[in-house]
Amino acid sequence: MDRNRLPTPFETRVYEALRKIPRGRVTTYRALARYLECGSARAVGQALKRNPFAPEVPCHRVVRGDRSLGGFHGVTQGDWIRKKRELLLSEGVKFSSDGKVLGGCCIFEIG
DNA sequence: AGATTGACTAACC
DNA sequence: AGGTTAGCCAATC
Repeated sequence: MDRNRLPTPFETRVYEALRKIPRGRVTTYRALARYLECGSARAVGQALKRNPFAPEVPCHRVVRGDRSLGGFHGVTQGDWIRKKRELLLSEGVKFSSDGKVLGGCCIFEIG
């Protein structure tokens, strides 16, 4: 990924919010959008999809409203998603048999 | 500068 | 219950 491209102001805000998510907790694109007063979960997704700093910035702790994983490195299934699940598992996040995130949402919102 | 594009969602069929 | 539509908004083409 382009770690050299300068983050936009919006991206910077997204990353700052992400930094507040504790280990083992997750949040949703929607919750982040609300927190940033952005009003669009998609815009947040856009910022994350180009996140040059994964997983230094814990963008893997962001899942969809329906608790499915969403995406990682711009893809919605495949190796990266597998990696995302592993990262979350290693932080103690539990999954249901149909691949949805179980517990811990974070301060931003539960849904 | 205008159109297109998404790591999204809620609302409808 | 599962597919489609319509809004959303920043970044990119």
